[in-house]
Amino acid sequence: MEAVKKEEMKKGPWKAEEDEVLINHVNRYGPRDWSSIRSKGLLQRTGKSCRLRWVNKLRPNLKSGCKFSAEEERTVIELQAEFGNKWARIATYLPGRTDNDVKNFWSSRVKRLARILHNSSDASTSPKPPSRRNKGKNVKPIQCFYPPQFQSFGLVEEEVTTASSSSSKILPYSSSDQVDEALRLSESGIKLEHQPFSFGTDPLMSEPHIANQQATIPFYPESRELLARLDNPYYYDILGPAGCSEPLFALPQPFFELPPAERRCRHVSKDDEEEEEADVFLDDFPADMFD
DNA sequence: AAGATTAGCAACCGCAAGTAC
DNA sequence: AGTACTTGCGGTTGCTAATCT
Repeated sequence: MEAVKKEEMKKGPWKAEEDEVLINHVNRYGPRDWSSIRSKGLLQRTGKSCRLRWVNKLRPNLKSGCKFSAEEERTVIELQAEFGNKWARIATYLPGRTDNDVKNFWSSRVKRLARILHNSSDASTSPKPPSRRNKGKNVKPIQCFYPPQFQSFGLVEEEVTTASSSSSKILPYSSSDQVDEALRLSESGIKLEHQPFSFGTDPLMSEPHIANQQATIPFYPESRELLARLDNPYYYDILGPAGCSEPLFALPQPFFELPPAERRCRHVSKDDEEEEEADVFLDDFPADMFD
């Protein structure tokens, strides 16, 4: 009997007809009573599945298929530092974004960082080509795509500008790139919050863990040595427990509390110097970053 | 052209809190 | 007060498209 019930329960991708049924139900009864959709025989989906589909895909005003803007990225980074992995809460600050969107965005960046750090450890012993995905790829060069706090999460491609030439080329994301990033990070005067690394002694357990985060970032001893060569006083502030500096940016308010015009990131600077830094930071975003 | 790799996304699962009875 | 059910959240998994060798 139970087995029959499970067989009847549909899983997997939603069809347009199912979406239509779900939308009709919501239009009629509102976004609630999800379980009744099945009990009425409208859909062979669980209430949870129906709710998820509505929240993540069918709800009006969703920015589906639209990449995170620079401002959205910055908001996520700032809020993650403040709230931790409270994706639903973070999503309330991002109109049109769901907790799933934010979660996916964050995890993809974490994965990228993990790969970069892993590659850097390999590169410290023997040079390794960049990821296949990016090697030789004709990627539009960008500079400081991510806010300083997030730069450790990794530009895979970076514009290389010399004094004599402004031409750019794509380089593999080498260990020296990370050193540059770490330097930029420290030069910006911004320290990462709530993301201390710790190092185990067991080689198999040598991956440190980012506090307050489920994801495990492989950070090999070689990588640490590499960065230690920076001889930079901020190095351990970047990767270790931060002194929790004042944030350069005030967080936007939850979008349901403020009209759109007021939902901008505002600089909260303790003094002119910090404000200037913040402006410089904003200038790092290329104009065409924003759709 | 085929296979391998990666990132992004959609959906599922387990758990916890809230609610109704 | 206890139980069952519903809802919401966060973590995880699996699929697909894009890209590279």
